[in-house]
Amino acid sequence: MARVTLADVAHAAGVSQATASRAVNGSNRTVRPDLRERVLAAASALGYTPDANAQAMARGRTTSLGLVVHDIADPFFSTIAAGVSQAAEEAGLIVSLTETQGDPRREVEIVSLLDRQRAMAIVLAGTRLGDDADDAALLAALEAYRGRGGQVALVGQRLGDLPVLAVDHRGGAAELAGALVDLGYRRFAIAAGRPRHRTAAARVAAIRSELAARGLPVPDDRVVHTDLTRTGGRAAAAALLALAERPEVIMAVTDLMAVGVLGGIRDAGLRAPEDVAVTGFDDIEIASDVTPALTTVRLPLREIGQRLTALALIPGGADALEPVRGEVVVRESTPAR
Amino acid sequence: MARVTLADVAHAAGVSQATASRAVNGSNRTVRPDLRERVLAAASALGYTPDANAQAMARGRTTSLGLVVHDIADPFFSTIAAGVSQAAEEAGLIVSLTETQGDPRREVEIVSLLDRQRAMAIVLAGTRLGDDADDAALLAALEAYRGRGGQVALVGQRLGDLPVLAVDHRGGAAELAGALVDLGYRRFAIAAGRPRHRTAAARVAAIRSELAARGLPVPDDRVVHTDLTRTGGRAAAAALLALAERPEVIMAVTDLMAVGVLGGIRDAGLRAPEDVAVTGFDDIEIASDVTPALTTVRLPLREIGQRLTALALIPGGADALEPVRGEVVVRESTPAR
DNA sequence: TACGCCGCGGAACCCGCTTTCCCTGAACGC
DNA sequence: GCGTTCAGGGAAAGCGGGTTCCGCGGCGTA
Repeated sequence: MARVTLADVAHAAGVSQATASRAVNGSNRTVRPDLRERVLAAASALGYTPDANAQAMARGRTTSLGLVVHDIADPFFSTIAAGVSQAAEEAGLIVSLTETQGDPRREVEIVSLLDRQRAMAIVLAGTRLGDDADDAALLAALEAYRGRGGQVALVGQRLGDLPVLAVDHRGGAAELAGALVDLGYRRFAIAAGRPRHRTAAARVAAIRSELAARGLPVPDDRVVHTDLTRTGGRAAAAALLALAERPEVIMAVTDLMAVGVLGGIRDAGLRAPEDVAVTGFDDIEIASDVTPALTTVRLPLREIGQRLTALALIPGGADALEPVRGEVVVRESTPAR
Repeated sequence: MARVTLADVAHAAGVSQATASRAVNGSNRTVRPDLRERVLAAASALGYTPDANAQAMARGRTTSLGLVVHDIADPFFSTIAAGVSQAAEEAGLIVSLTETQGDPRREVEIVSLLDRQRAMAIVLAGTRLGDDADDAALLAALEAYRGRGGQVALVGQRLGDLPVLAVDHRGGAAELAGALVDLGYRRFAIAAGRPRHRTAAARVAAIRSELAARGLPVPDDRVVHTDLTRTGGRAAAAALLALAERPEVIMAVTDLMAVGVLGGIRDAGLRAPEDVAVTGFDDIEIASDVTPALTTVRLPLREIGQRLTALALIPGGADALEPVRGEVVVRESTPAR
């Protein structure tokens, strides 16, 4: 229980605390080798471990990075988190994991929590789904944090002029829609997320405009808004398959929803892709595990996490950052027809 | 950039710092209502946020909990992490996420890193896979941490007399094997993990002893040791399907491996479960997404995370803790034969 | 009226460490 | 041989808050 402090070490080594401090963590000042040895020996003999909090306070900066995700159990976020974790470790940072569970107010609370912790940077993975007021509150909290010297990076949509890692959802979505048209699909339906969800909305919009441009507009009754979950996908499929004219393909805005759609198709006694084709988005690992393997848009999630971390660690904040592009991956769930 | 401190607030409110401190965070001492109001008003006017590091130092305790997992991208761990995160949030703690990537030495480093941070508790999710020396080193680091007042909890196998949340891998594995026998399976093969992996080894041992007890011993050439990954499962399936006598069922020690086994079966031009049945373990979400849905042993992963956190937060460390039991879930991957 | 107690502000010290600033002694240059 | 750097040790001042302890005024009780 006896916490051994630097003063103890210094005393044991017969030097001043200043010298002990300089010996334990190399400062820009040098310490005579024999003294340094004595100090290090004393430190390890006493089992000294520096107190990171005290160091943080004395130095005026911490080594922790706050990561904010919706839900760490969601493979989409856990893969990004893996990238963040890896990059943070390489930078010698420890990451503080927090979950919003999709609650915009919680998001603001978390930011101020991390602010209190004096985290050196905050990485927001996962798009906001609040209204404008929520956005304003979040922006205010983040700006306050930045004002105190904190770094911020977020992914997807921009918020204020905060450093953002752009992801070209639109391009990927349009390309995917185009690929399906090329494969011979004509009657489309969309398992969309909640309209409030920015990312989902962007994907839906891109799909619809691409298809419209190709002369295949998707009527509103073929776009069902449900949660971005398996359950949501299942429900969406049920609704879409109950339409008078069965869609040839159901495009889900995320892979997780697509997995749900697959379930919904089975529920309806139909087969994928023979009766209905399916597509997802993100290319999380599950996408290639299910049968049929999902045609989707691959997003380099782990890399996004890494780049996000790097972005947060750039002092001034880089703006001219190349956006992340998705890559269409055609698998069994959308055979040519 | 101007950090506003408690002293600033006190000055603005025209009171002493002691009073400001007492007003901002209710101490056991009372502050006259009008003064408290003045202080709070000044605090919010100035945008004061307490410095968690300074508080931690002054109070001598932090509010952070260290979580150690192998790989946060692995759904097994990310689900446990979700449980930990939830429980930690309820306890007002923030979680520091760290990954070992399966490196026993890294594990020790992480423990001392979290020790430095003066995390109030460390939760080790995921079994060790080092040798005895590694275990000893880890134990030493954890004991040192405990000596300094830190709390520890780990899951699975015990280490020293550290508080451990026991998981009855053996019972679940044996029950699963028994269920398969009851379903009519006789020729078993096992996609085992690396022998060094304690949990995997325990499951394999339990399966083998249960089957032996039922007069169906599994010969060594029907037990293939590969990595606990999809790829490992795929490789194991390839090896097992190349045997002269094709197994009726391949039991993988984790769901992830089972998914790989499914892929391996397809690679071999066979069908599951018609040609070869498959089982997994853990019941991560993917287990019910794949086709055929996997027969497996359900482990309440999220709950494990929660209980682990609770265990770490019990001051003395509770030992008489009910072990977590798995529940056999029979799905399409193992039809009766 | 006098004494004691209680409620409550405030000065000061402490948490553990970094860092400035001062000071000493040795090496160096002319 | 003497002045001058300069390396490097040490005292002490913070970093931002918590908390002890002292002291003061108001109240209740003989």
